[in-house]
This record gives sequence, C-alpha cells and structure tokens, in this order.
Amino acid sequence: MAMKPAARAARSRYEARARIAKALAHSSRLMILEALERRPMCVCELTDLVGADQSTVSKHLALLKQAGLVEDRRDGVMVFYSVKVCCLKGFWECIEGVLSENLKAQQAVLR
Amino acid sequence: MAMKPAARAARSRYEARARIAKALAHSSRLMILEALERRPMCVCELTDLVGADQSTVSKHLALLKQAGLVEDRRDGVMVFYSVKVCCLKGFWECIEGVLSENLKAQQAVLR
DNA sequence: TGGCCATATGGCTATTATACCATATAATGA
DNA sequence: TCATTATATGGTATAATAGCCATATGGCCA
Repeated sequence: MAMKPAARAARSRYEARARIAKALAHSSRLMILEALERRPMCVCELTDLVGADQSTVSKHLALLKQAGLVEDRRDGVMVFYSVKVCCLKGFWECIEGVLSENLKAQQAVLR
Repeated sequence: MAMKPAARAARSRYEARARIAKALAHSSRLMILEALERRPMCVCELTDLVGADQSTVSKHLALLKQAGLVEDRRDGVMVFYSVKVCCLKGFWECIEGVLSENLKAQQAVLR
C-alpha cells in the first residue's frame, strides 16, 4: 500500500534531519568540527589533528560540507575549512547531557 | 607510533559522543524519539507509526535504549518506551538550524 | 613550461548498519 | 496447561561507510 501524502512528507523531513545527524555521527568529524569552531584550519592541519590519511580527512570534510556544516575557502595552495552554522552548541549540549545522564545511571547501578 | 595519552583521551571522548550521534542518525529513530516526546508508546504503536517490520522497530528501540536515550517499562504483555533524557530539544534546534541555513544557501544560489 | 606542494577523487576492501523472515521468550487468560 | 498476543533475538542478504593507496587536479614558483 502506498504511504499517505502526510506520512510521506513527515518521513522525508525525518530523512533530511537524519542526513545532518549522520554527518555528526563519526568521532573524526566531531573532532574536526570542534577544532574548526576555534578557528578555520587547512586540510593539512586537520590531517595532523585527526591522525588519519589525508584522503580520509578530505572525504570527511567533503561530507561535512555536503551536509552544510562547514564551508571551504581556497587560499593559494591550501584550502581552509570553517564552521558554517552557528547552532552546533545545542548539539554539544544535547550529547553531553546524554553522556552525563548515562554516567549517572551507571553509577546508580553500581551503588 | 603510539598516541599520546591526552590525544587518546580526547579521541575516546569523541567516540563516546559519536555513539550518541549515531543513535540519532536514522530517520525511523528520529521519528520514534519525537513521538515518544509526546507520550510513552508501546512497540506495536511505534511499529504502526514507522511502518516497518516489528522486529526492525524492536531493534531500533534496543539501539536507542543502549544509547541511553529511551527507557522501557513492561505493562502486562506490552512494553512501553519513553524518552529518558530531557536534553533533546537542543538537538532538534541544532538540526533545524542547519536545515534552514542550507535552505537559505540554496535559495541564494538560485537567485 | 616543468616540478612541487596541497587537496580531491577513484578504486578497492573490510567493517558496520539495516531490513526482513523465522522463531524464541514472556505474560495473559481460557 | 495451552493458545494467544506482544516483544525480542538469531540468521542472513544487501547496502552504506570508512579506510588506505594510487593518482588526478589546481595553484605556485623557478
């Protein structure tokens, strides 16, 4: 049976959201994002930071860019990436909130 | 070469965060979370909502529970799930913020 | 122009995620 | 106890992701 139009619209809204969440769902990308929140950095610097192959980091950056989370600006030979959105604070708070609640729950079990 | 202790600690913090983000990175799970923010629901109800196999929904719920995002309570034959953390609002705001900025950027290109 | 540096992309493999089906488990009531 | 209903789990096929290597691309300077 075909999905009703309203259900289909709701589904695609969740899919759009999930695409953003997926971009945030990798430790290297989280590391990159937090570094870029301090200041723009070139790929080489981020490659050092992450400690993976340059091509791997480049692909992570392409993915973050595709999600609209970062933007790039070429300066000579180097490409500098910077955070594009100003609303990641809520995300970090959410994540840290969950982690601290999980920790509390775990401690309650041990006690 | 071995990673320095500080770098290792930072990495594992990002991995913990990424585990939470991964749990949020699927449209069905986002749909489930938003539904559960309104009220607790049993698996059967969520199965109808999501429109996937019952076993699939059950696995999504197990994953959300494992991440510490929801909790379950058995009531007779049924199991009711509810949102455990109170900090998802920041997440939704973050996601919607990104989506609306992406939309703005897209419109600017067309103009 | 030719060589060099930084970055991006294609190709491949290994791992992980997702879905469904079949079936196990748990609780209830006849 | 047995059948029934709700949920969870194991198996398995397929798709998506992530990593590295090799190489292409783009810009700079001799």
